[in-house]
Amino acid sequence: MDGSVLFFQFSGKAVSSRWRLHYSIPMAVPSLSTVLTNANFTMYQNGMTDLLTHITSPVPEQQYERISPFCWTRDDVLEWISENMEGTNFDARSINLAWSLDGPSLCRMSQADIMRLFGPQLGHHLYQNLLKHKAKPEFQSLPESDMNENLCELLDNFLFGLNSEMRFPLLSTITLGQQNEGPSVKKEEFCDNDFDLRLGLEQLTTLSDTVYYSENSDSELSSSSNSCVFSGLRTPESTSGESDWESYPSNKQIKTEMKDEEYCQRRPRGRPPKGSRDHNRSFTTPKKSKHAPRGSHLWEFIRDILVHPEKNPGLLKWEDRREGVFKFLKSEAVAQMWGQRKKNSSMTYEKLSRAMRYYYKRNILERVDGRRLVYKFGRNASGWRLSEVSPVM
DNA sequence: TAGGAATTTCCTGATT
DNA sequence: GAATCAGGAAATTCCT
Repeated sequence: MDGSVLFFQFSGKAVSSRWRLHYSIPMAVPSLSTVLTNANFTMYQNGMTDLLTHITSPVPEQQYERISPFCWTRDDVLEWISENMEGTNFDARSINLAWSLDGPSLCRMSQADIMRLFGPQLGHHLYQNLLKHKAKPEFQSLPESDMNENLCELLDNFLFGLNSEMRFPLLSTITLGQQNEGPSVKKEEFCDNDFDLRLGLEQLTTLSDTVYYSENSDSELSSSSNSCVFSGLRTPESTSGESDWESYPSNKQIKTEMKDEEYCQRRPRGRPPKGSRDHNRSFTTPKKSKHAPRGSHLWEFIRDILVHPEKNPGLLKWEDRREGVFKFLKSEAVAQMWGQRKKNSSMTYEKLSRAMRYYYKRNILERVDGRRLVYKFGRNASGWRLSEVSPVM
């Protein structure tokens, strides 16, 4: 599971939990079962849903489409960019610039910012598309009064049910936004390499310090059960018309601002980069991904880009579809995307290609001699053949 | 808890 | 000379 931050967004308020579950409560309050069903569906986005999607939906809806742009992760943003790049001459290398952009940051960007980053044509298109997403009725906020203790408690119970079978902490394990106190999170759960979680918690910390919603009409929310305390989430609407992209704390800043003991004590997977073999240093570097979730190996990542041309913005192409021969068109961009997937910003094509070469031994890939950037799926690779790929409706 | 799997990182040398 | 390829070695986390 891709642990990140859970933002249930309620009229600009957020509840956070350590695992990733982004969902906006629909406007007309909803039956809780609907909320939880959808939340559950979303939560399994990297696991069972992949499987279910393949089985039940020939044209899987993009994950980000079910989520308010304010809650998009970096993956969602990249996915959205990819979807909107079709038919444009957008240079995929720009992903290098945009890879760390998450939903809240994106939403804070002005049209000019977006056009500066993506160029006038694509930038305009993206901005317009973003407005559409933001305007979706299902992403409009609930009246605050609709979000009460009971719902919070029900959510907690729901999480408790999940927790009995899976190791997901309850909202109860995280206490955020206590007045006059910083967020209190069980350390062993907090230090779990969940960078996005830290980001979310840090945001909540900062916000609970600055925009704490305990006064006046919000008191009911913020003082509700100890299970979850709502702290304010600045929405783009609440900011000035100017983009505060610059002022928004960067990931790096957030990392730097974290206290050492709040940071993860684990090393990142893989050999530490040279110059960071000193434990103190390497341990305070908030990397990153752990073991890849099942079904998300590198070769599968590559395969999925190839078999879903609509998701392939000119990064890879088939050289010989029947033989499984393919070529990297934008090798570094693919590496960046893989790094994005693994939450490893230092991924390069050189490293990626080393991992690819390991597949030769396992017959997942075969060598294609004399051709640069060209690989071929081997007999142990599955899911790439036309006969294995379900037709897209 | 040990061992294996799957990378990740670094390195050197060869090739294009 | 830069980019890429090839593969050994070491290191790490996660899974069984």
